[in-house]
Amino acid sequence: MESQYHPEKIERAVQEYWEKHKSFKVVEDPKRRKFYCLSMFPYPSGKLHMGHVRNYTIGDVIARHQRMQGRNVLQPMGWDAFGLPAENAAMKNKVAPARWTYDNIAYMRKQLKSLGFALDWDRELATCAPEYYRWEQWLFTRLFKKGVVYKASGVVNWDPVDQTVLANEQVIDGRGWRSGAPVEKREIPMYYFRITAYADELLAGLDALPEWPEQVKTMQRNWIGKSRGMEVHFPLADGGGVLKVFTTRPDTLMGATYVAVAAEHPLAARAAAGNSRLAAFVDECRRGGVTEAEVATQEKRGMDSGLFVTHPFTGARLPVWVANYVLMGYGEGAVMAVPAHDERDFEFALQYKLPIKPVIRPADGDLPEPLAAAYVEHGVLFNSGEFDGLDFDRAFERMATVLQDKGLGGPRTQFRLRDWGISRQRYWGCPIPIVHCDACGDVPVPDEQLPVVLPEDIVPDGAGSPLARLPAFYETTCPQCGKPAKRETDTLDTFVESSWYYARYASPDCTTGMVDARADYWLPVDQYIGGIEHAILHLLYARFFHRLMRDAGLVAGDEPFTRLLTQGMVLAETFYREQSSGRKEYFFPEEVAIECDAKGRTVAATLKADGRPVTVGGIETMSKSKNNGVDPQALIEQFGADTARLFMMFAAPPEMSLEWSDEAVAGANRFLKRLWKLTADHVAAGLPAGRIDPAGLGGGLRDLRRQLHQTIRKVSDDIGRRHTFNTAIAAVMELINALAKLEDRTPPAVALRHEALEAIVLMLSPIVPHACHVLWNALGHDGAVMDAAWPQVDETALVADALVLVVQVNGKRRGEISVPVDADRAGIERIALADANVKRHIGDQPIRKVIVVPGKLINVVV
RNA sequence: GCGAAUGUGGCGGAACUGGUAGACGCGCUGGAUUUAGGUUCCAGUGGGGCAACCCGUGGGAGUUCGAGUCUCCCCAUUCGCACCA
Repeated sequence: MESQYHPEKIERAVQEYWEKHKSFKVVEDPKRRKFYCLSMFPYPSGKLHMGHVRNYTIGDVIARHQRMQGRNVLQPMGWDAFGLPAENAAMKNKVAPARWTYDNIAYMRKQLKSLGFALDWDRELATCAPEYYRWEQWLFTRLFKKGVVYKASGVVNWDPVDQTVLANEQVIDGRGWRSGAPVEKREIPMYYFRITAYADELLAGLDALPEWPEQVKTMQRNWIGKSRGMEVHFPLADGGGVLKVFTTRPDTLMGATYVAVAAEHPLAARAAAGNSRLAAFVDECRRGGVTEAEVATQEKRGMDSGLFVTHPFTGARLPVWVANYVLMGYGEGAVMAVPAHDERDFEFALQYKLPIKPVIRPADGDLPEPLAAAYVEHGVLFNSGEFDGLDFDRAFERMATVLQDKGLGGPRTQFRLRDWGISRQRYWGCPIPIVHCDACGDVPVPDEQLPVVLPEDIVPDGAGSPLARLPAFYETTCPQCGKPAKRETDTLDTFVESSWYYARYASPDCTTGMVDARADYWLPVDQYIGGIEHAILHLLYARFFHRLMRDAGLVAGDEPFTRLLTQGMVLAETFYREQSSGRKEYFFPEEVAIECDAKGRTVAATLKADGRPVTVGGIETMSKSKNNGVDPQALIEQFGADTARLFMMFAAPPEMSLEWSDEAVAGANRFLKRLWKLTADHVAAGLPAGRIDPAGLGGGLRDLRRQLHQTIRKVSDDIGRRHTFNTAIAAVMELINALAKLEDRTPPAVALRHEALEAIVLMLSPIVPHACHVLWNALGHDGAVMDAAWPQVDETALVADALVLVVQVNGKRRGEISVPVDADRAGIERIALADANVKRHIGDQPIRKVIVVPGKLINVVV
C-alpha cells in the first residue's frame, strides 16, 4: 500500500470497484432478513447542499452497518421532482421546468455517486415521470369514487394585480412577491382528501411507534388536536335558525356574554347585507394572507353585527360580533365568548367594553375583584344558577343532559386537523385526473386513459396556470357520455407524490399497479431519516397514504416507517452590515478577515475589501440569502468524500443542529491521515504470522486489548442502537491514540496491533467506506470490507482485576481508591475511610451514612 | 399567537439509568523537526488561588447524601403552523 493518504485516487478506484461488482444492487431474498433504510428524497434544486450530505451520510452509515450484520439491505434514491422552484427558474431563465429539473437530476446524481453512498440506482425514480404519477392518478380516481376525495371551496392567497393564486412562501409582509400588491383571501373550488376520517386512527397509531422520537409524536398529537367538548346551539333572536358553536369549556356556558363569528361565516354575510359599515369590516378582514401564524398574531378586531342570539339556558339576549380572531377553519367558525375564563375573549371584551361575568372560581378560594386577567383553570361553578357548586366533569355531564333535553346541542369530539386541500393552480405538478362534463358533472378519468400526461415543453410566465390556456390539454370528451368536456387544469399538491414514494421503491418498474408483491417483502421501512422540519406534514400525510393503500388492498400493515430519525439543521456563521434602509447586506466568509485574541476568541471582523468592520451575525441555518452556505462539491474536491462524511458524523449527534467549521473539517482529514499512516507502518513492518493468543499477553498489552474490546462494545451500541455516531468516532480516536503510543514490536504486540487495526477498519467502514476498503485489503483480506462481518466483543478480554472508585465526603470529590473487583461493601468502605485526604475531611465529625454505588463511587455523609 | 425542542470551556460537543462535569476534536500557548511557510511530533489548556481549596452546565427557586440530568417560574435561540420542500 501507499504510505501517503491520497483520497482522490482511492475514492475513484473504490467507486469503480463498486460499480464493476454492482456492490449496491439488491434483490428480494425470502431466506434473508431484510432491512429497508430510507433517507428522504431530495427536491432537485440544482446541486446538493450540506443538509443533503448530512441526511444521506446518516442513512448510508446505518445501511452499511446493517449490511455487516448480515441483513439484506435496501437503500434507494429518487427525486421529489415536481414543485414551485422549477416554475420560478423557468420564468427567470426562460427554460421549461421539465428540462431544468432533468438537468438538475443528472448533476445531483453525479454528486451523490461521488460521495460513495451504497444506493441501489436501479430503483431510482422521479415523481415527474408519467410511469410514476400515473399510479397516483389511478389511486385518486378510486378515492374519488369512494368519497375519500371530495370537492369543496377553500381559501387561498390572491394577488389582485397578477390575478393569480400565491403560495404562502410567495407572500412577503402581506404582499405579493412579484407585484408588491397587498394580498387578499379568496375562495375557490378545490379537491380535498378526507384525512379527518382517519384522524382517530392516525392519533391512536402513534402509540404503536415506540421507535419514533417522542417530540415528533407529541407534535403530531397536538396537530391532530382531538378534543372532547360540547356543541351548543344559540337560537337567533329574530327566529332565523340557530348559531352553532363548539366549546371545550361547557362549564363556563353561564358566563357567555356575547358570541363571535368569523368574517367568512354566513351569518356575517347576512348581517353585512344591510349594513355598509359591517360590510366594509368584513371586506377588510379579507386583507392579508391565510397562514395561521399571520391570523393569530394580527391585532384583535371586531364589530357588532347588530344581530342577537338567545342564551340556551337563560334566554338572555347576547350580541353577535364579527371578529378576526375566530377561525373559519376550526369547529363551526363561531365561538361563545366567555371573557372571564378565556384570554382572547377577555382581551376582546376589554377593548370593546363588553360585559365580563365570572362563573368559575378556584376550589379553595375566590377570584380577585375585579378580574385582572382571565381565570382559565378548571374550578367550581358559581353565578350559574342550578349548576352552582359543580366541578368541571359534573358540570359537563349536567350541561350535556340539559342541552340534549332542549334539543340545543350535546357532547361532541372535535379535531383541529382539517381535510387536506390538494388542488394547486400550477403547471409543474401531477394533473388531477378529472373531466368536467356539463351533463355528467365531475367524471374521473378511466384507467385505460391514464396517465393524464403533463405536456413538458411549456415555459410558464407567472400569470396563472399555463394549462388553463392550453386547449390541446383541456379540450376533451366526457368518458361517460362522449360529449365535449373540459379537463381539470389544476395539479396535485406535491406532498401527494412524496406520500407514497417509499412504497414504489419496492417495485419501481411495476407496470401493472402502484406496487406488486415485492412490497410485501420490503415494507415497512425499517429506518427513515430526514429533517425535523418534516415532523408534521410530510410524515402525517405518508402515514395517511399508507392507510389509503392498505384499504385499497395494496400494502399490509398500518404504518409506513418503523423507526424514525429526525436530523438537525446545518448552520454556519454569518457576517453582515446593516444598511441605512435597515436591510442587512451579507458577506461570504472568504470576504471577511477575523481577529482573535490570545485565547482564540473572535474579537472583531473586517471586510477584506475595505478594511472596515462588519457585524458577526452569529450562527444561522445555511441559506443562499445569507451567503453562508458551504458547497459540498468544494469540500469533496479539497479533502475527499470520506473527510466530508467523517466530519458530518463527528461534529454533532444527528438530531442536533450541526455547526460548520473549516478548521474542524481539516481535523477530520488529519485523523484519516493518521489512521492511514498507522496502518501503513504496521503493514510495512510485516503482518503477523498467526492469530493473536490472548493468554500470552503481558499486563500492558492486556490493558490495551481490554480497551480494544470495550471500544468494540461501545461503538456497536453507539452505531446500532443509539445512533450517536459522534461518540462512536471519539471512542475509536481514543483507541487509535492508545495504539499509536504502543512502541512494542514483539510478536504478541504485532498480533494485538493487527487485531486492533482490523476492528478499527471494520468499525469505521460505514462512515469512511473508501479508505477502509483499501485498508482492509492492505491488512491481508480479499474481497470488500462492506461484505465483511461486524467485529465481535471478546467478553474474556473485558475482565479486569482492579477497579478505581471515587470517594466523596458530603458529595464532594475527595479521593480515588483502587479496590479488587471482588471486594465486598465492608471492604470497600474500609479502604475508602483509610484514605488520607478522606480522613482529613471527615476529621472528628461523626459519620451519619456511607453510600456505596457499585463500580462507581462511595459517598461519606458526616 | 399556538405547538415542539435546544441552551455545558475560546468553539463543536461528552457525561446513556440522579453518582468523578468538560471524553474526543478544533482553536490557543510553549517546545522539537524544517532554509522559511506548511506538515508532523511532544507538553499545557474551564475560572480564581503559591497552595490547601473555592467557584462553575442560560437566570432564579426547590427536591436529594449527591442535580448538567428531576420539579416549578423566567430568558434567549431554533423548527413547524396546513400552497416552500
